[in-house]
Amino acid sequence: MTIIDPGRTISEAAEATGLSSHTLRYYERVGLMLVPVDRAPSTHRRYSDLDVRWVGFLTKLRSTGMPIATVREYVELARAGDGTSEARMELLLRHRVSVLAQLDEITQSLAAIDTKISIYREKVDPS
Amino acid sequence: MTIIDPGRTISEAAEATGLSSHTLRYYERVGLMLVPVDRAPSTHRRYSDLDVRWVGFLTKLRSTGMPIATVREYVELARAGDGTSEARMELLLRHRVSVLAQLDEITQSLAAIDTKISIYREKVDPS
DNA sequence: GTTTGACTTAGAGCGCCCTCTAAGTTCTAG
DNA sequence: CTAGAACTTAGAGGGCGCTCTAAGTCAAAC
Repeated sequence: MTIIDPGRTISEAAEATGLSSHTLRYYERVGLMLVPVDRAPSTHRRYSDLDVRWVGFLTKLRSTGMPIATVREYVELARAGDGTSEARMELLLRHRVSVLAQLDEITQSLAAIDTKISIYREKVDPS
Repeated sequence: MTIIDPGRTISEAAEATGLSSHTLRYYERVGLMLVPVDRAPSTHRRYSDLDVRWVGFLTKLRSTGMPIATVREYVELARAGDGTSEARMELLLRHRVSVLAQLDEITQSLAAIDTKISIYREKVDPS
């Protein structure tokens, strides 16, 4: 016996992912979904748990500054099957380097901001 | 005796700050400089060390995601004089919170990416 | 003095990533 | 059965932050 998961509506998926329905449709349109989202007989989208989890991961790629075009490259590799595992890994490794650089830059900027703040603190309350 | 610093040309300032000349003019135009940049008799801009250092700091605000409009607010407070120290400090403190949140989000995304990478590593080279 | 490249301005254009609109269909509650 | 909310599409619109263009002036090297 197979229980067919009816899936979530787009607004439930939006709720679950923190994106808007508009953005979910947009992501699908530009080829960021691994697979076209299922449809109810009414043509309304039905998001599976897998879809939602994938959107979660792609949001992590996006939030670390991966351009949509690169996410799409990654997705296309993934769709091409198991033979592309190494290429996908390398893409993520390259991205990883850029994420580390971001962390470094932000951390350095934070230090400069903190220095400024401490100067103001002196000025405002020279205890 | 006062030695008048001739200042740097815009392209020297660009070199020094890592921004383009276009961007330096743009920043000035939208009100991000503390003071209008000096001019040579020829009307060409001459950037002082202070200008360059200020651009350095504003780049740190920008690179941590502070919108130009907020940088401008900060600049306007600074131009308004010493009485605004506390307001400037508070603006930076609010920004600091958002920078910490960014660091946190990026760090979490990095962890997810690393997890994916390790899965691929298993698949590619199941030593 | 002349050439070559850097500089000036105002304003247009662009790339990215959504975000919204319009017009129509479907679902849900009462 | 009906009202109203949610969904659909294709495509337009918008915000942000640059980035470039055009037409002209100026500087530095020869």
